Amino acid sequence: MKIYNTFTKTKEEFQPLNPPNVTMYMCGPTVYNYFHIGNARSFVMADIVRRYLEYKGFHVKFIMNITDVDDNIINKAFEEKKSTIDVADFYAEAFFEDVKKLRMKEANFYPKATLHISEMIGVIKRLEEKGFAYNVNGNVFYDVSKFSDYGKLSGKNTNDLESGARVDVNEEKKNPLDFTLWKKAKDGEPSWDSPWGKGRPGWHIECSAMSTKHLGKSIDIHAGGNDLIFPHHENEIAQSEACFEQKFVKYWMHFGFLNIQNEKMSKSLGNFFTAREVLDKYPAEAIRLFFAQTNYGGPLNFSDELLNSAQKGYEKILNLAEKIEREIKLNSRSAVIPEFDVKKYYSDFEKVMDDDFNSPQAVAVIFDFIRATNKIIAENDNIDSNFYHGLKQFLKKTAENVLGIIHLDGLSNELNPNIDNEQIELLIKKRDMAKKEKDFILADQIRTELINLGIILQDNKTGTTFKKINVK
RNA sequence: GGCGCUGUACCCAAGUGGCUUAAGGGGAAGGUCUGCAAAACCUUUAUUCGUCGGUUCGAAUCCGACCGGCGCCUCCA
Repeated sequence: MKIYNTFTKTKEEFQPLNPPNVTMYMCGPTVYNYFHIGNARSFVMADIVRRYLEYKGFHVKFIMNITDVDDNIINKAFEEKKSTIDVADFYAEAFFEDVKKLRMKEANFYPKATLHISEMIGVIKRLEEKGFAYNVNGNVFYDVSKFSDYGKLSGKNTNDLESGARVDVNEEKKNPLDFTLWKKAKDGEPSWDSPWGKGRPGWHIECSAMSTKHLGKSIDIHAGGNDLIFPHHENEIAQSEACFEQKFVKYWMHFGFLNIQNEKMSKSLGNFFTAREVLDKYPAEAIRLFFAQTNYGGPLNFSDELLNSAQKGYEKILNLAEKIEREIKLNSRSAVIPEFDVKKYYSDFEKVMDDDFNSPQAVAVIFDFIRATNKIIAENDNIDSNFYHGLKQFLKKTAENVLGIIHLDGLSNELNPNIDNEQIELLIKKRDMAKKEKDFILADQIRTELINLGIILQDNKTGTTFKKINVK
């Protein structure tokens, strides 16, 4: 399988360092706010990458860090007159909730920066000993001029950077590109003891320290949004490779932005929707389908119109899944087992996903599968249940376990608690009677009544079925 | 200024030299089924891939120029 590596700007054959193990690090949130739907795009796409690697049989160790100390958190705590710990805990909790709602598979571990201070100090100390860091009055900086490969990930050279450098006049830095490893504490800020006095870690150092501690000095995949390429990931390379003298990351993966009207969604621009607001309006599966329908690397616009269109697509998958579920419950034995080559769909799915996780084409395979199976179902009466088991397996393994665009468990959902299934069945019986007596006015009344409760009736050859729609 | 991404139907979007005289989703139009619906299925909806040149037996795909849109270089997925 192939994977696009930002470092080489080419698709490369994926060969993990220690197969079948794969180590994967994803830059997680800074917990000073709810994360927005643009962040969610990166998280979900990383989730799909991870799940596909697992589908392929790799043993993936997936880690996502939580930045729980930084300027934004301190500012937020000040604004809300809370402690930084309370702010960080609150939003970390919210992060876990939202990520779960997005149906992301849980990471193997979510390391927190504040629980790895000593590891970070260790890395900084070593950098200082090796001459890559310098201390000015308790602020420790990384000396970019000492790392000759600086800029190799982002394709920047230090001369260009300096000439185009925007502000950040810091008298203490030798060079404007130097970045903070350890930040001297100001009054009232959270701080830890260190060889350079009380202070707190810079942002970049946490990923170097935590990635190394939990995944090793060299890892297979390090992922994050495009905006992290420079300076964040560039700085991580500078730190880790100067410190440990070995290649930090084999494959760098970066995700495109979610835009609003062609502009990057970002917290600083204020043009964002939080993931939880969007999750209140649309099912996670529809959101994931929306993301999966575009290649992960490019930009993607966000709008209600686009989300609605994805939701329609999701309902198409859902309709088939529900049909399958009903048929499996009926457990009918018959001689009718239609010819159908499920294997072809598995191999198509793998073929496109093997090509740098081409999820849009994977989604297309799923929809091809849906059309083909719907056709068979429409053209055959009384199909043996075993046929449906095969279909379910396919959806389970691909659409659910890898893409997460359907959730097969508990499909006869409980979205609307205002009415229970027995009441619905009773009304359906009443309507059937009315239909038999050609009292279509009453029959339609019942149907309308149910629609208002979020219940859609469908008259099929075998009888009337219903489904509950999400009345969000 | 440097580095990078991007321009494909009404909308979203895949495809990066012949398998594609261009996937898939949404929308629209017509049809089948149905008491009517819903769901589902069938048909139609780009001889064309920002523009202009070039390379090639052959290009949306390679090269050049030009015109748009976006991002990073400052915290940001």
